[in-house]
Amino acid sequence: MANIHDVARVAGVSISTVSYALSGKRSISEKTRSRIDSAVQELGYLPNAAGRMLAGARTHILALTAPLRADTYAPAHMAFVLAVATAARRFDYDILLLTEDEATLGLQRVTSSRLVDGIIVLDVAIDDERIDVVRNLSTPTVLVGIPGDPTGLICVDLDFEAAARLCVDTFADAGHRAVGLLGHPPAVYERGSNFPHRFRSAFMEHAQERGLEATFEMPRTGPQGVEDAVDELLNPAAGVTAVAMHCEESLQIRALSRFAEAGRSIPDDLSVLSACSSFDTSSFSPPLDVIPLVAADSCDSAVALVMQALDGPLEPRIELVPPRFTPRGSVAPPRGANRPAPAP
Amino acid sequence: MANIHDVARVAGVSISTVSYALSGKRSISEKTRSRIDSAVQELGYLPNAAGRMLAGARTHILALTAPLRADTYAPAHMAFVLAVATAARRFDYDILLLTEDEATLGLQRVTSSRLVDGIIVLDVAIDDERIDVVRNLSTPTVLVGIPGDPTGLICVDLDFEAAARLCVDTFADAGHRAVGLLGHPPAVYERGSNFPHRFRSAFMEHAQERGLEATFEMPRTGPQGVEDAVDELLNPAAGVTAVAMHCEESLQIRALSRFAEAGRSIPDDLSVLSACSSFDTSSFSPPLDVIPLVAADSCDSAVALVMQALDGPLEPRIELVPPRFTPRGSVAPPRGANRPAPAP
DNA sequence: TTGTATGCGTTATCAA
DNA sequence: TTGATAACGCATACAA
Repeated sequence: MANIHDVARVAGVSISTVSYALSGKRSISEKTRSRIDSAVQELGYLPNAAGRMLAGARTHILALTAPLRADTYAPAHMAFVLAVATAARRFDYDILLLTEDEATLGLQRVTSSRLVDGIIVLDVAIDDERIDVVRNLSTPTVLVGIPGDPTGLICVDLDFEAAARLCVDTFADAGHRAVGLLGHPPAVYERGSNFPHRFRSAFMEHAQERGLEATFEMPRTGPQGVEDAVDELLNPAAGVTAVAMHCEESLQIRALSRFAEAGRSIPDDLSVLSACSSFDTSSFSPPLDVIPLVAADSCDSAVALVMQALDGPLEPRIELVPPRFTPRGSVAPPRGANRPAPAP
Repeated sequence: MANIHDVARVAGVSISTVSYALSGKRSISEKTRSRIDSAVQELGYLPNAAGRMLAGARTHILALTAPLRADTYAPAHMAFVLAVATAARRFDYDILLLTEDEATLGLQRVTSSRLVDGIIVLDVAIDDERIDVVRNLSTPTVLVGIPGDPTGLICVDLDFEAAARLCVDTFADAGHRAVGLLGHPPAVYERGSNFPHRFRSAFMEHAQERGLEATFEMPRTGPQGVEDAVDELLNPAAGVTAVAMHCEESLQIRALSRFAEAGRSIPDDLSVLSACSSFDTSSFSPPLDVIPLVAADSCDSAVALVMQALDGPLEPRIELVPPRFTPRGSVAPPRGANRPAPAP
């Protein structure tokens, strides 16, 4: 494996010239640069990682702590891990994976051994054991998700409140007067992340602000959980004509089946919106309007913030990623509505 | 951050003594060792990763290339990633994650920059672009999964053939004469890994060896795919009394519903076995007998093999992990059978 | 049993 | 614009 001395020899220059030519940190004559470039090509030279780490201030490695909890939805989780890795590569950074059982110890280990330059914390729980650790670390850290107490931390997350309001507004603007929210199973609200709460509260509050009747149901775990929850939502007494689903893929699919069984065709008898979904709702039947949870949006920001923090101290902050909206025709005015309700 | 000089100074010894005391590569007097230990404690010393990489022959990092393809089942994928990371930590190794778009270039990059000591290749496809790369690499590599041409490679995988035979034997020994296999969707057999083929072939062949009628069905993708496949399997003409399911979780769950809808209670009217499943079938209704796909089994072996390969050249080989079996009462003799059929 | 000295490959400082 | 050289922190061959 060629090293910088080999390149210098072949190019007929000194190693420092090679180093500077490659880093671009000082100007090099065109002639010298091209000689170095050909030598690099010829030898297939890549800087030795250890040497670079030791001499430079950077390891070019980011730690990614991504615990896989029992109630973690694996596909979404994977999407975030991948999005972080992809974003990091754009800055010439690699990702070192820390697992659940290494959550706190692993963070201390890779930081005090100076293995990593920064940390991305995924799947942040309300009361997360990793929070106290990273708060006391001098290593730049960005959380994807918001803990119960974000004091002193840099956090990035989808703006779930805005997403919820967007749901409500979409329904209200289409003329619906009574809307439903199919949420996650109860266990998800009892522990873990706080985004389910943020979404639900904002949904209910904004529904009130828009003068809508709103019903919230959680699917129980088990065979009939979703079906029962859907039946409650569709209870004729409530008169719900639009439902937002903020739960994982398999539950949304089951809910769609139940809507069909209940004789509600979409969007004529029922408007349906898939909220903060990390999966593809275009292949559902029918394809659903969706406010997608785009992993890349949050992760790009998170990595960019870590990179900023590497260059100098960064103020604690919470960066909320604005929601997007992809219409696919699963939301329509309710039956009998002549026109959309005016915005307030 | 304390370095080895600090520890040496506090302990009143030379840095080489500290280094040897920590690595255990030469004997140290009890007195000196304890002085060093307290100094390490007091200073919270951890060896600088870059220094260790540069001076030693080892980086203590393994590359993990784990592409997430469209037809990848994310939960299983995650389980393998985690299992590799956990196994690596036992050898004081960390995992560097290489993503799909970095598949080949990333491998070249991390090896020629000497960032990693070895490579674990996950989710190996029959015709995998990474194969040619790792074959030409001097970096120790172990594949989890078996490519079309495993020449010159070190591979680890569950013994899917043995698992299939175990299914057949379980059914045959219980007295069943006609058995079914619910496989993956067609797309899975058309591209990607070869384990679905290995399982199916062995299942069909061994059924013949045991004198059983065997029916194979693939669920089409789409709303009624699984249901149709199940209906085919349960076609009265075939007289199938036992079904093995070798497909992902959601499909197995839907199949269970369909069995119920068809009026087949488990195990009285139908014996069911979940084969090579990476998920928990104990919470299914009913809980299913399972031949689990234990990620840790394969990944522990894979990591151990890489570690061996680090110490010296290792012969190419295919290491097959024997299947396990967890009975839960979902397999029983067929209705009307007086006793299990004798083994041949 | 312990200490000294060298080298690992790079970056960065200083000098030219 | 370029070159010589001193760190960086550790492991290890060699000396004692």
